[in-house]
Amino acid sequence: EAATQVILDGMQWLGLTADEGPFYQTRRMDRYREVLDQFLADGHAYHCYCTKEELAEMRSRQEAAKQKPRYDGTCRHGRQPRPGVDPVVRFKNPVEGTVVVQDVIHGNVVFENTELDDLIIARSDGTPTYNFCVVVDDWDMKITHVIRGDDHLNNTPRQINMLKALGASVPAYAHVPMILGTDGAKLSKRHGAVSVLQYKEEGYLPEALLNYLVRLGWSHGDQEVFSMEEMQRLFDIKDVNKSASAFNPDKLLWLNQQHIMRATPQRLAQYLKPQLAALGVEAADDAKLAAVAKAQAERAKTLKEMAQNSVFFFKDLDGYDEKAAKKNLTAESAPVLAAVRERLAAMQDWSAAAIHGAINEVATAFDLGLGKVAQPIRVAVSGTSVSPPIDVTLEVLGRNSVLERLGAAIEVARAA
RNA sequence: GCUCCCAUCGUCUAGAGGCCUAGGACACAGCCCUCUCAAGGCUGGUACGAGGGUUCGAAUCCCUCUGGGAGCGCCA
Repeated sequence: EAATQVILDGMQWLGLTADEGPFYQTRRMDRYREVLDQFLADGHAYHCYCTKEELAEMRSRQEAAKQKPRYDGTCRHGRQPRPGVDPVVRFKNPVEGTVVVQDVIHGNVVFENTELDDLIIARSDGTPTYNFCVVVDDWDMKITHVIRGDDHLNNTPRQINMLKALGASVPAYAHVPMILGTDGAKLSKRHGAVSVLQYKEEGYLPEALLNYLVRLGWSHGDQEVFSMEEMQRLFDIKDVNKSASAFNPDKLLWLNQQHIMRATPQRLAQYLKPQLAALGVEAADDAKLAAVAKAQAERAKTLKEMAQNSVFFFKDLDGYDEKAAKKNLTAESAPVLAAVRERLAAMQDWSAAAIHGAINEVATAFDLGLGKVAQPIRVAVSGTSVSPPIDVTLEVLGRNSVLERLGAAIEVARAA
């Protein structure tokens, strides 16, 4: 239950919505049983009484002889039921000829039927197996395109044979290349594979993840950044490459930033809010949230990072970064900060432009470069040496907080 | 082992015989811009796995090898 919910939630977050379903194979058992009986009745399948032990022995014999392990067909031509053995059901695969998988990506892939054996389609307890269930599903649901990882290419000829036995039409197949880990090795649970929801938690935008994924094995000229709309309009499964690709977290990060810069502040605010909440910061003011998001957009690779760097906008400072304070909150900067505070306190129009003007005037009055003035202010209001442009930072922070924090910083600077 | 798939910078890719002294992007380095950090701009290095063919000409077509991946379950 929990596992399926993760998949469903992940799809929803990515905006990959379905027209119908989901369908559960566990609820279609009667139908599979029906087709199984049909196969048995018309001779496309048979009961196999070979035991697991016998099969294991056969397998090790074949492996020792450097052969491909496969069922030898002992029960294929009829065998008396054996007491104490619950039979499995095997599909009677054609013994000669070839199966051609007409793949949208790989072209025609030819398999010899002699390479295929009679696969088990129902276990000894009567339950159907995966390769059989999907065939029945594809048939019943009139599937036109089967798009999946190319690790399934080898399963396809068996499925086509079953489809043909059913008299069903064969869908178009597209076997897309796999995504490998950073080191080119297969992605596995303990090696880089994570739930898509983990990217949500880490502050990625769904369109960024999708954009990254869509460019793996596919391209459109030199374009790197695609909006959701562009992806839908431009992507065509026929243009997908055949070769596997390695996952590159750096590029995903870059793309995420690109999409953050392109997103509206309102939408960023919606994602930023829970990220701040995770840091224990309550941000109730949506307008302020959007203003912060706008100011931080081009300096955050993830929403999580943005939240971390934006805490000071919403919460009182609990101290200064030591190095930053030592360098900027000094006896020399104290009068400068005081002058800035005085001017800001007297300002009518609390806007970035007006703030910028005021700071410039102070810099001129003290015959200092802008940096010598801005940096102490930055430390005073943010506690660190990094923030959005100082005028924007002060505007968003609001007059009360700014004056209060400047006051506190002046005390510290004087004492230095 | 057998069968199938794949093969251009470290990575993602462009390239469908001459436009390729191989283009773009991420990352990296340097410079510019600059109130910090970024963003942005400019510059730089690094690739057609190897060997045979075909052709006037091959990254592009063919073959072999090599390398990587997948499948070969009473798993999905």
